[in-house]
Amino acid sequence: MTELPKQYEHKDAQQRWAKFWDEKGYFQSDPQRGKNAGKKPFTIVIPPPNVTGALHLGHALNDTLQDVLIRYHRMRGFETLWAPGVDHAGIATQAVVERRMFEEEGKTRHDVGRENLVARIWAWKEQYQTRIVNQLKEMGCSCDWRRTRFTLDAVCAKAVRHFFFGLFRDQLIYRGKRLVNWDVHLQTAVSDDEVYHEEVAGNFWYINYPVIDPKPNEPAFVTVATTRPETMLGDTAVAVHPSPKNVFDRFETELNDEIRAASEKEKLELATRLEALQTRRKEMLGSLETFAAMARDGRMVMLPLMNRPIPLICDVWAKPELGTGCVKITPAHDPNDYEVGGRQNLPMINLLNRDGTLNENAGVYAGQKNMKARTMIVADLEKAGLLVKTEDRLIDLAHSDRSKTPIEPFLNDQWFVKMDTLAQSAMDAVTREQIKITPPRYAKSYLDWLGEKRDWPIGRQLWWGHQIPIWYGQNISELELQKAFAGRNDVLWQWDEENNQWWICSQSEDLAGDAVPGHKLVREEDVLDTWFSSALWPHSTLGWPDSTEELAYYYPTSVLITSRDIITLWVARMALAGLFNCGKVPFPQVYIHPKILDKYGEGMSKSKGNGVDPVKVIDKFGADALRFALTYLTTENQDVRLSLDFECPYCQTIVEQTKKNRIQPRVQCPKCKKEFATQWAEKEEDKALASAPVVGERFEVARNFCNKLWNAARFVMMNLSGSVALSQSRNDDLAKNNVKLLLEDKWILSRLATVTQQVAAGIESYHFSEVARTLYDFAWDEFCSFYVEMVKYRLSDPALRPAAERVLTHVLDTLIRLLHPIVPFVTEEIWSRLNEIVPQRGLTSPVNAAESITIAPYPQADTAAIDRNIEDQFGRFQEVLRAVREVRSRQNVPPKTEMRFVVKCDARLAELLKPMTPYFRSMAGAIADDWGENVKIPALSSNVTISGAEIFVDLAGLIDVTAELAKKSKDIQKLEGFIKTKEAKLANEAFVGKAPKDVLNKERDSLTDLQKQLSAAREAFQLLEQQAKSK
RNA sequence: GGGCGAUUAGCUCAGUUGGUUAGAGCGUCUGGUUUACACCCAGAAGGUCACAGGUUCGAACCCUGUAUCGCCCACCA
Repeated sequence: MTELPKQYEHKDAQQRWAKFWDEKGYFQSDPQRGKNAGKKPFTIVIPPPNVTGALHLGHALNDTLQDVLIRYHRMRGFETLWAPGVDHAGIATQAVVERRMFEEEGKTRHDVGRENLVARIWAWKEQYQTRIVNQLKEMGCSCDWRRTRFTLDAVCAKAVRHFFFGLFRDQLIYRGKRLVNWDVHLQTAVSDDEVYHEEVAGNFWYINYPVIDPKPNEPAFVTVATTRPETMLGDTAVAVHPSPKNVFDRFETELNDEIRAASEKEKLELATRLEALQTRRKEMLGSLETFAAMARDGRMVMLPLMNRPIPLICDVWAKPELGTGCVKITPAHDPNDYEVGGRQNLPMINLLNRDGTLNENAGVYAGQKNMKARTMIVADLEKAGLLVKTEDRLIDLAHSDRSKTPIEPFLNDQWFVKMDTLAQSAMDAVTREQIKITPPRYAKSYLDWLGEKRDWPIGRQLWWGHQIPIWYGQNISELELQKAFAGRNDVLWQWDEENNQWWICSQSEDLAGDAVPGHKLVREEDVLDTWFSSALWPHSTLGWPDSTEELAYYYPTSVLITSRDIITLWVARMALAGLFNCGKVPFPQVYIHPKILDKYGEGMSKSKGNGVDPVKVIDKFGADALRFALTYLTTENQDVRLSLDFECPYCQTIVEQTKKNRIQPRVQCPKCKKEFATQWAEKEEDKALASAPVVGERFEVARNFCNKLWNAARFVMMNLSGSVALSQSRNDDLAKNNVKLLLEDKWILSRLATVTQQVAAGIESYHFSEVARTLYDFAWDEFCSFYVEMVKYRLSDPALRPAAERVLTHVLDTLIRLLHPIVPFVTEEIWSRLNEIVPQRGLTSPVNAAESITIAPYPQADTAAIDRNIEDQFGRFQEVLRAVREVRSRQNVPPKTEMRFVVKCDARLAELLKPMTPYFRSMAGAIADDWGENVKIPALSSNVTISGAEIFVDLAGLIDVTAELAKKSKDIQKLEGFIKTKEAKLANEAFVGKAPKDVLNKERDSLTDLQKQLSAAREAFQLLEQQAKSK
């Protein structure tokens, strides 16, 4: 065996084992093999990361948890498949590539054309897919890399086509109008996510719309207010609330209620608001009522400048408490007006060209840019005497994140999926518990969102994505279609009444322009929403729609692990798509994990640039440390906050990560003034600099734990090698050898069994933090701090050695298998080295160890070993040990000075502790002189009182009585406090009468015990005082 | 505006159906070259469990309200 370094060297180990695992193909799953072996499958499909950029720690958490489950189940004997892949992320990826192209070459996508742009995005995708896969591999993710899928590859494309075709066949696809966020600069629609709001200085214009043929008692004008006067050209109505009085009444009642309930401080403000409301009511209610009546009467107003009569309508969208109480309705350019238009059957007049200029519907203003038109319109209104007034006002304006230009709401033709039945099926799956969401509170957002059953707009005005498989054909008779597609069931068509054309949907192949002889078919240019293909991920990756072996064996997958922000966009869609395509839910379990936040409490994201590359952490601390830290931090309901900083690669100074420097490709160290590279380094000159690791306390702790584990193993292996006893103890049955287990052996085996149970239960219920904590505490506090320490003494005693060796090896062997799913590399490293020394393992009937821990069996708890009594007994030993150590520390006794002590206790405890005498010597440097009721108390001693025992440490000549008295009186005070509380409790009749028997008895016992401790402590105190005096 | 979550030691967080004296890591302090580990060992100090009520024999935990913070969704002529 090669020499074991004092510190675990992660870099070398990771490289070696990653290669080994890959060559052995342990992570390759085979449905045939699984079936033949009668194994159940355990399957996870990775939430495919976007190819927009590299992974950050948020992904690292997601992937770590998946790998924990995967490795756990693999060891448990499941045929395990973790299917990896990446997502094309339509809008985001195209945006990244377009932006870069513009920055570097000053070109827009219109300059290079569709084909060229798509080629550039593919190149980008290749680059980042490679990087992402490498990141996953560095983390130790045990994916079946042969099955890596991309949402835009041929396999996924086929599934997308079939899904679309199925929806089309079932009449669930339709075409409608929808307002999109239009970026007039880039001439593209952008998603809501890519829109930010910014307050800009603007105006609020009040405009009079003349009433057509007003009756004598009626006003001549309706006044509306707007921040975007140019949209008036597209107005198709003016709305007023149907019953303004009710609205005012309701507001007044509410305000009065609030005032009654409010604090004095708030009352004033609320009263002011009430007054304003009442004033407004007085001034406006009359005219609003009149307008409402006129609206019901079907009256019209004249749209200024356009001279187009438009109706006055009643609609609840008009808020009596806002503006003039009347509102102009521009359905084609305002989301709310669009809805009003829908329910009131108003025409929708689109005013915009795609480049942001006004179109022919804008009359004389056609061809003008928006802002120019605004100025002209305001001037013309003023000229016509219809502009009542202009106010200055801050306007919250939507801007495109990408071009930083204001967004225009733009009415676009759009493909939709009818959600009614689909959404219902996905809701049922959760309410009927075919899908269980953990933690359960997230089921609510899932159900709420689906419950709205809003139709799903699936088209995107992009070039990067699955092009919608629809072709338009005009002037074609149905007979011609039937003839052209005779005998084919993969082509369907539908008549588009509105535009006098056919929609032809093709499932398997792209239709040629002349597929219908004598006619020209034109393909829909838009691509599908990214989520349309992501929705199929659990079954498309398994080969659907083909009836593959994989689909039959692995579907439904076992669990989906993801973050809460895509429960609706992704999880819900997968549920309904899985049900629609396969008739089964895609997964029976969904686990929602916390989010990773940065030091400012903000979620890590690519757009913010605050995402930290896991590789930067791995370089410094190792993959195991990264994984352990993340697992340790994954609790039920708290997001994971990570405070991270750079470490200067030259002088190791910690350089604080700030919002500013964390997105820079290079940063200067404030101490040594040298510049270092960060994860954002891309240019050659930046990459040439030394790269700074990212450091953080949580990772350090985890790294230390890995090292602790390494050293525990190192100790075991150093002692086992060359041992004479080994050959006898390792291969034979423990019982046959008549090897006797001591108290500490039974204790550690009992604890090991309990921990094994807890870990399995924790993993199966997704209590990751608990699992990590349980193992951390067991390994460090129990195995290392106690068992290993105690074994040291036994290893030098040939009689005691065999059992010690046997148990030591067994616990280590079990411990690393328990830990392997979380920290795969260090455990494999230990496993392989242990294999060299102890090829056969097991406490009672040794068997050959697997060649790799990845395929070793996961430990089963030896429940027979669990013994509460033994654990309690051992606990007493620990208490006494702690007491002795405390005295040494308090009395400043040098570590090498031997101490002597006696323990005053009952015979039972004495008998229990006596055999532990050697351990007090080896672990506390103290000799136990006597145990029992009648021990001889040393003349000068330091005393510690614990439950059921008093420890007297002989300190003749050494004792610092003052310190001792101070400590003792503090103890007494504390005990008195506890006793007082407890006495009060037990004097309380209600408690005595109502509390359960066992609680009551426990309280009584505890009081008795405390009282004993107190009197012992008082006695000791007096003794000390005497000693002090006599001295 | 609607929904969800959080508030526990200087910092970051545990605390599993309500039941003795509320825990850990880091940091701080004291003492250590204990032949596995200084990425370590032994010990100590440090908390009115955000606040106010309530339920209960008993509350960090359950209920109501307040304050502060965060997230999601909707909306802002």
